[in-house]
Amino acid sequence: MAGVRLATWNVNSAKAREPRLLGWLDDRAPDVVCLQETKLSDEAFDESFGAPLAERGYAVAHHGEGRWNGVALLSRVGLDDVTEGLPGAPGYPHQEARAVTATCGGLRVTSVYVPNGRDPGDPHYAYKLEWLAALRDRVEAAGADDAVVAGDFNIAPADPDVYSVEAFAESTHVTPPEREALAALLKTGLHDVTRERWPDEKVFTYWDYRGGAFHQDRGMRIDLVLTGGPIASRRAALWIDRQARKGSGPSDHAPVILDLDEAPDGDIGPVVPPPSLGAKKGGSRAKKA
DNA sequence: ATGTCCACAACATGTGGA
Repeated sequence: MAGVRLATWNVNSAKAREPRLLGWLDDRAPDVVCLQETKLSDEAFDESFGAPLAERGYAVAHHGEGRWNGVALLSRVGLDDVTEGLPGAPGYPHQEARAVTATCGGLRVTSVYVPNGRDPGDPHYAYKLEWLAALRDRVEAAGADDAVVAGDFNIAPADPDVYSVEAFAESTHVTPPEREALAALLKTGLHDVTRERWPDEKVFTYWDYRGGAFHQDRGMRIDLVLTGGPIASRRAALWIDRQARKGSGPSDHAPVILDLDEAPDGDIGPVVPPPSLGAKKGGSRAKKA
C-alpha cells in the first residue's frame, strides 16, 4: 500500500459546513476521512454529498440519525466490511450514531464521536464512561495492530491538552475517570500519534466559538488519532489544520491530518539492530537468515 | 453569569445541545 493521508474532523453539521467541506477535501486531498457531528440522516448526507464525493473518488459510509451526532468515513483507498455503531455500546437510552468502522487501505478505521458527558454527575457522564469502556472492549477484541480510532473523544488526555487547568476545574473532559477510560483504551496497544509528534507542546484541536477563543488560542486537544503500533511507526507527518478553523463559517474543531509512509513489504516484524549495536550474546536474529 | 453556533419547530423566537 502506498502512503496514506488520513484525517479526522468534527464538522459540527456537514450541512452547515457544505461551503467549506468539499473545498477542504480538494485542498488537503486526504485518502481517508473520519467525520463527526454530521447531524444528518444517511439520506440527507447522500443527497448533499453523494455525487460530489463520488466525483472525487470517495466511497462513503455514513451513519447518521438526523438532528444529533452522525459519523462518516470517506475513503478513496477502499472501504470494506462496514460496521455501523459500536456493538455492545450503551444507548442514551437508545443507540446513537457515534461510531462507524471500515477497512480502508489495510487500516481498520473507526470514526468516533464520544458522548460529551455534559457535567460530572449527569447521567450523560456515566453514559460517556460506559461508552468508552465498550469502545475499549471492541478494540481489544479486534486487536489494535491494524486499528485507527479517530475522532472527537471529548477528553483532553492530560493537563497540557487544555489552555487552562483552572478554566476546566469541575468540568468534564479532564476528570480522572475520563482520562483513565482513555488510558485503558490506549493500553490495548493504541498510540496517541499527535502527542508522539509533539511530546510537550500545547496543540489544540477545538476552540469555543465564544469570546474570541480561537484568536487567543484558548483551546483543548480533544480530537485524537489513535493507531496501532505498526501504523504509528509509519507516521511521516501530522498536523492540526488550523486554517480550517479560520475565516467565515468554520467548525469549532480543526481537522487532524496524519500522513503514513507506505507499509513495509512482507512481514511487519521488529527491526533487527545492526550487529555492531546489537545483542551482547552474539548470535543475533539477523544471522539466522 | 456566559463576547457563539447549530438544528428544530414553526414563523418569532425559544429550546436543547455543544
